[in-house]
Amino acid sequence: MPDLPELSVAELTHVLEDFTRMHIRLPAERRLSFTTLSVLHTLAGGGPKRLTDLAAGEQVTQSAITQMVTKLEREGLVERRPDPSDGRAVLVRVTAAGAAIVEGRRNERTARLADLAARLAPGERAAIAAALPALARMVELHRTGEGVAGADPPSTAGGHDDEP
Amino acid sequence: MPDLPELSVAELTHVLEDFTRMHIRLPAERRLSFTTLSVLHTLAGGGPKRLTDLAAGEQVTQSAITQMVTKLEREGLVERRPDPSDGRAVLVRVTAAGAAIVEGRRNERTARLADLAARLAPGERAAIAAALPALARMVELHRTGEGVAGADPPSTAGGHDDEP
DNA sequence: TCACTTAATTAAGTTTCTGATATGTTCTCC
DNA sequence: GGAGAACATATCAGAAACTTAATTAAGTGA
Repeated sequence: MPDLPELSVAELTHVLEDFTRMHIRLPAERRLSFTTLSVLHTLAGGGPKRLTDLAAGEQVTQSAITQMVTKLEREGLVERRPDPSDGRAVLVRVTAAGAAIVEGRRNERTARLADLAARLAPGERAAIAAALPALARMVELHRTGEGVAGADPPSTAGGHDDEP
Repeated sequence: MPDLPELSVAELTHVLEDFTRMHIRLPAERRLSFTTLSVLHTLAGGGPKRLTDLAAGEQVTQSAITQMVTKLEREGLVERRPDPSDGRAVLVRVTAAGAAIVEGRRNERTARLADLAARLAPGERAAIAAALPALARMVELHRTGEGVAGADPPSTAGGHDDEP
């Protein structure tokens, strides 16, 4: 069999960091904060969630989530409803308007990537296509192997998230 | 010739979004804001830059960059020095301490990805390795084809960035 | 030389966080 | 079945990181 090239994880890290930066600075039509968009994304993709779960996922305090959901509710992007199985909890779900925002942003990203992909050689596109399942599996492994090293506490008081 | 699989840009978008979210919520040892880390990253990778250039790259106002650089300078992570070719401008460069932070975070990411990659099948790793050059070229195309649709104005007063 | 532009700073105000605390709900264990 | 621990959310004060607007200083050009 042919000697397959070994994967350079350092290069992979670099490339993914670059994509992260590309994705992050996507212009926002509405003035929604980073964490707000992340929460909408989470809700749109994974169904209703409690405030506590959202806080854990975003690595932000529960207080911040409460305040953010309150604001999003005023804007009609999410709904609060009692959790039938737990009287203490509240389930937050995205509204149609909220889902539309997430979808809109995804469409922008897809359009941008499609534009770039169109300028690649057919063989390059095929190579990326062939790698997609493996990349998706890495994400999946990450999700399932969560919380091993302990969830990290919220960062940067004043309300910002970290990146590159 | 064999019918190569067509690239699904939608799937690619999805996978990259997931990696973005993985990367972003990496725990920060030091309490540095999102934009701060992004600026350090930019400086560490591309050499000294003027405040204006940093502001354009981060899609944040010049004022915000001035304030951030002032803070970073107090902490010894960057240095300000006059631009020899333009008396109005200031060149910001990262210090060794600042570069160490960027490198440390990259190492954490690499370690995390290496852990995930180790759990893939050899064929999966090879598929990703084969796609890396094409992915890197997409990033390159993005960088060179910048500013086509006009740079977007800063968003989210109160100071937050946008993501998913 | 005088207006215009560009680069950086400063000041005031806004938004989104953290931290601490309060309130109501569920679980546990005697 | 009741007390107390644990949990889920809400509220409030203060801090951090932004924005806008105004200021200073340096290049550009007719």
